[in-house]
Amino acid sequence: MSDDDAPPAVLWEFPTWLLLQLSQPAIGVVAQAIDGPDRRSDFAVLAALAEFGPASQTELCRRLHVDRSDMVALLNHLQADGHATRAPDPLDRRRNSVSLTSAGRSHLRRLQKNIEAAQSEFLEPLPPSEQQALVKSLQTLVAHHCRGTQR
Amino acid sequence: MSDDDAPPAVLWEFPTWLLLQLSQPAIGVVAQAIDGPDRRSDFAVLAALAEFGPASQTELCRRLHVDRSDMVALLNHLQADGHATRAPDPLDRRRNSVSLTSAGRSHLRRLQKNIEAAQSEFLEPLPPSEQQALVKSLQTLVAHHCRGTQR
DNA sequence: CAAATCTCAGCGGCACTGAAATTT
DNA sequence: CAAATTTCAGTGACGCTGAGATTT
Repeated sequence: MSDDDAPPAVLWEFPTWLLLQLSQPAIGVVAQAIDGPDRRSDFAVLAALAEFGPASQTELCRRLHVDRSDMVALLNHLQADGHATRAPDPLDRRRNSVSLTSAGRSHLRRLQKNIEAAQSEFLEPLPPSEQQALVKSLQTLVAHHCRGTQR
Repeated sequence: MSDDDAPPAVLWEFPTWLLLQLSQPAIGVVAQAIDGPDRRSDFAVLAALAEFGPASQTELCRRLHVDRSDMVALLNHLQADGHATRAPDPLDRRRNSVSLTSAGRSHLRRLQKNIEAAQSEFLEPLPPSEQQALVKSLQTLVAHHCRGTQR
C-alpha cells in the first residue's frame, strides 16, 4: 500500500522542480489540443503575425524567445502549409518580410479555440480565484526572468 | 522605443505558455546553483535515496518520474563520482539495490543548501504571500497532472 | 570595411521506444 | 511459460553554436 511513488519531500517544496514537472503535462495537453503536425510554436508565430503584422524573422525571434535557427525551420513548415509567406523586405533586402496568409489566419482561429480549451483543462483542478492568482504570479516571474535571453 | 519585443497578448494569458517560458530560467538558476558536472536530476536521486533508503532503479524511476533509460545513465554518473552504489538485491536478483555513499550524503547536503538558495532567488520577484500561494497551486497541479506518467 | 540578417550543419541534453539479457 | 528488471541502441524535438552568403 501507501505512497510507493511519492517523491522526496524536499522536491515537493521546490518551485523550480514543481514547474519542471508541469512542463510535460503542459506540453501534452496543448499537443493534444492542436492535434496535428503543428509544432508547439506554430501558434505563437501565427499569433504574433496577426497581432503585429508582417515582421522580419529576427523580430519574431525577439518577440517569441525562439532561436534564429529554429525560426527558419518553423517558417519552412508554415510556408509549406500555406500559412505564412516570406518575401524580401524592399526597405532592407537582408530581411525577410514574413506575412500571414488568409489560410494562416483561419488556421490561427481554429488553433486558438482549441488551445484556450486546453488552458481551461490544465487549470481545472484549481478554483477560479487560484487560477487568476497563479496566472498573475507566473506573469510576474516571466516578466522578471525572461529579459533579453535572446540574441 | 516601446515594446518591440513584447510577445502577442494571447500568449501572455496562457498559463501553459507562461510555464514553458519559465522552464529555461528555472533550469538556469538551478544549474548555476549546483555549478558542477551534475545533471539536473542528480539531486533528486540523492534526495530520494536519503529519504527512503536503498531502492531499485524502477522504484527511483517511479518516485522521480524519470525514464528507466535515463536512470541508467544518471546512476552511471553518480556511481562514477562515488555518490551511489549498485549492488544486486539478494531478495530479487533482477533488481539493483541502489544505495547512497557517505560521499553522496555530504554531496547531497552541499547541493541542497545551494538549490534552496536558488529557489529563493527564483521566487524573489513575488511577495512572500504570493510565493506561498504559487507553491501551493503548483503542488495541486502536479498532484493532478503527474499521475502514473511513468512505466 | 564592420554589422546585420538569413541559412545551414552540427552538437548535447532530454524524453522516449524497442529489443536483448537475466531473473522470478 | 509469462512477467519484471536492467541495459543498450537509436529516434526526435529542442535550444543552441559556428560559419557562410548576402546586404546594409
